[in-house]
Amino acid sequence: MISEMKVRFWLLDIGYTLISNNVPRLELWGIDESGRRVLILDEMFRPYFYVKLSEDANPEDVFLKLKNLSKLGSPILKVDVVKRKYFGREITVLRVVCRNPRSVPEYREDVLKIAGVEDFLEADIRYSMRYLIDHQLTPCGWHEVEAIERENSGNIKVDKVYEALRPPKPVEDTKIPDLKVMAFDIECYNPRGAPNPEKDPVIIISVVTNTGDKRQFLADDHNDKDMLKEFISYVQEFDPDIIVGYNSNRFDWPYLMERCKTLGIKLSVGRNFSEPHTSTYGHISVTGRANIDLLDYAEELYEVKVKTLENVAEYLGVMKKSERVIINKLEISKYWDDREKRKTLLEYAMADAVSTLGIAEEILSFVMQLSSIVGLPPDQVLSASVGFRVEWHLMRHAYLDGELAPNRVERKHVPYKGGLVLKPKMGIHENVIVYDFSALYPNIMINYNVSPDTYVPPEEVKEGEEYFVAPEVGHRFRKHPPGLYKKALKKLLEARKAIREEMKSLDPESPEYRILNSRQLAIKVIANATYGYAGWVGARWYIKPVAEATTAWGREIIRRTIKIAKDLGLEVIYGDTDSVFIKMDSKKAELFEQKVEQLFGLDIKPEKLYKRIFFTEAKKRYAGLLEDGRIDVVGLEVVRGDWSEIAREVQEKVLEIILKENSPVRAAEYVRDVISKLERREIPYEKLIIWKTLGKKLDEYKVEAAHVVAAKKLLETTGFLEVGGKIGFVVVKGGEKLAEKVMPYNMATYDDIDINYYVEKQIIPAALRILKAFGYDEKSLKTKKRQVSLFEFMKK
DNA sequence: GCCTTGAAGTTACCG
DNA sequence: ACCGGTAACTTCAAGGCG
Repeated sequence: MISEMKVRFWLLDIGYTLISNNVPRLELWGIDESGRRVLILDEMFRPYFYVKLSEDANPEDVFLKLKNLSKLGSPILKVDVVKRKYFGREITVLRVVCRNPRSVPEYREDVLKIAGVEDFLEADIRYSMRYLIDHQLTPCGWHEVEAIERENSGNIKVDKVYEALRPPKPVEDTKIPDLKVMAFDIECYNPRGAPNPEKDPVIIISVVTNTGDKRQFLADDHNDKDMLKEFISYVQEFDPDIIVGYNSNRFDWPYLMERCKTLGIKLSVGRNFSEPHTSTYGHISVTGRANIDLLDYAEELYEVKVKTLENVAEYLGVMKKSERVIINKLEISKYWDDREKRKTLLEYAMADAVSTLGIAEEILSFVMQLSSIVGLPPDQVLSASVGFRVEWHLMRHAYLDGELAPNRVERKHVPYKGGLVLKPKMGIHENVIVYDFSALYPNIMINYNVSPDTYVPPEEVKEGEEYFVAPEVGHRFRKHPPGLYKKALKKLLEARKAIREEMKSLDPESPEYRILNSRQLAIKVIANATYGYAGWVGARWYIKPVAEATTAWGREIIRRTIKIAKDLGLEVIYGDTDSVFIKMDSKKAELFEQKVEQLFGLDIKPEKLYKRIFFTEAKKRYAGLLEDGRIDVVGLEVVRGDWSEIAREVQEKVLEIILKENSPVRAAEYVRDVISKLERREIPYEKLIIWKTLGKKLDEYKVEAAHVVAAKKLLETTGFLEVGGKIGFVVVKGGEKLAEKVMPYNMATYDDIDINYYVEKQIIPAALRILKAFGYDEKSLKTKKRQVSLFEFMKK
């Protein structure tokens, strides 16, 4: 008996297949309210794109010619003349509906040859994304669909299969179903450095699940065929909703895929028993599951400088480095071949999988919220760059408005002015309050309706229309109606405000609170990135004046804010883009806040109070002591990943002594002490490593930079480069230029180290950055012993 | 030919 | 493959000097 029913489901993954006759069928993979895994099929939706006509074209003529393009097999099903908006203006376009999603790229080219056709639009939006947007479905959100149950032929790994009778509709609900998460990590035999899947077996696959399962699949010495099969069976048996790995999109999955191909094994881990495949934004897609690479998340953790799994796990409080085994990647083969050492290797491999699951448990909530706001499935949202995330978010708003998305075009990069930065008043200041505008750029875009579809170029200015006119640059924006950016941002900021309000009544330990907190953070990320998107030449909705006007208003606002403070007799010590640092004066503070808020209609908040704060003569570099005793360090070497740890540590300690004890003398003594310790080689070797990102291919560099030389040596001897493109090197004796004195850190010993370099180019500059303001110079920081020896050296 | 100087290349930070 | 503003270091080549 076939009966119609309503199914509520939470959307995890989406895909499509072509069934008979090139008809596409959407596959929505989800979880229903009872926790059943479900697949919903929808055969009703057809791909389409738009045709934009030239000014003088007759829609009917084009319409007829278009119909003639239709090819057998993958025909054009329908052409409609419809009204849409393009950059805020009404236009008439043709909507071309096809049968096969894959024929869209072909038809869009054919269409260009017709007279009267100016361009195609929205012809590069993937079919499944089109479906989500048009029906307002959100990944990681709940929906309801009227459907009939279909028989599961057994080759699909779900509890129920349904066929949709009508498109699903979104349902408001914030809860997250219980998801099965599997973390995995592979180790490969690598006797020659980088392993090669055509030769080198996978020796260990470690798996940890959020249901408490922990196991390892091991090769039989160098034969991995059986263990790979066992792993595949295990995945199907455990049947995870989410698979997480670390660097798995670029290493584990591609290696497994290649390896299985070599061995003639089908890596059928999908819910339809398909194999993983490379998909958009370089992620690996596993049908019916969300495969997430946690390294993509780690890339955005700027506090973690070297993004190894161990470092990220430690930073997130998942696993301390001191409490786990760490072995050198290059020695994996040795550990494997040695019966005793193999135990250690297994422990190491398991620690990796355990940390991977731990990281996932910390961040998945955020990933799911980001996914639902942006509208990209959870397996894509992290691998998509910030620009694309913002763009997908805007696409949803545009669709609701009938606004067509412009094509992606190549443009020349033309720079424009950004935020205003004040020169700081050098030295120590007491009781400094930092005010900043919350969400300055988003609010500017809202208040002045700054948007691609409200921008009016000078030649299009009309009498009687009302405009906001940007200071300095003079760009105009229509006051009405609200533009795309304004609508999108307003919704984000209002939602965030409401969420933060709701959070106040919840227990911070509760799951509800954590979900809401992730959501408000995800909203903040997208709102803050929208200005950056507006100034990105690669953006669909790029219009330079939009970005340029936003920063111009920003500069004007901050300038006038400074003036208000000064007029009230407040001392302004520093400011950067949306902040002002003011010498505290509680009598005038309230008046200041009132005046600013009244004048601009923006919130200005006292964000921080520094008991003591130190500024160098340079912008964007300072350190301040907060009331609770913590020290904020901004921009200085302490927070830079490309200085040795010893230099950073010395500077941090110097700042602490200066800010807490107010004693430059003691700080200088401390510096001399560290220098003499280093001369006695009492500083751990690890603290001498300097890490730098390898930003491009080795042969693209125009100068022989130190880390490039180190990278070349690394490549020659080991055959691979470290995770995240970071090269760790030390400076050794011999040679004139720095580039002649570098060695990958694991290819040198303490005896090779050029102590002098670390004293003069690392420790002293870092310390002097602070101590110079107190009258110290290079000589006064060196140990007595060194001054003499250096003097004698000069005499020779 | 040697030394000084400044431009260019490079990275990583701030908001 | 989000923006501009900024600091700081190293390399490299031009320019000055003799």
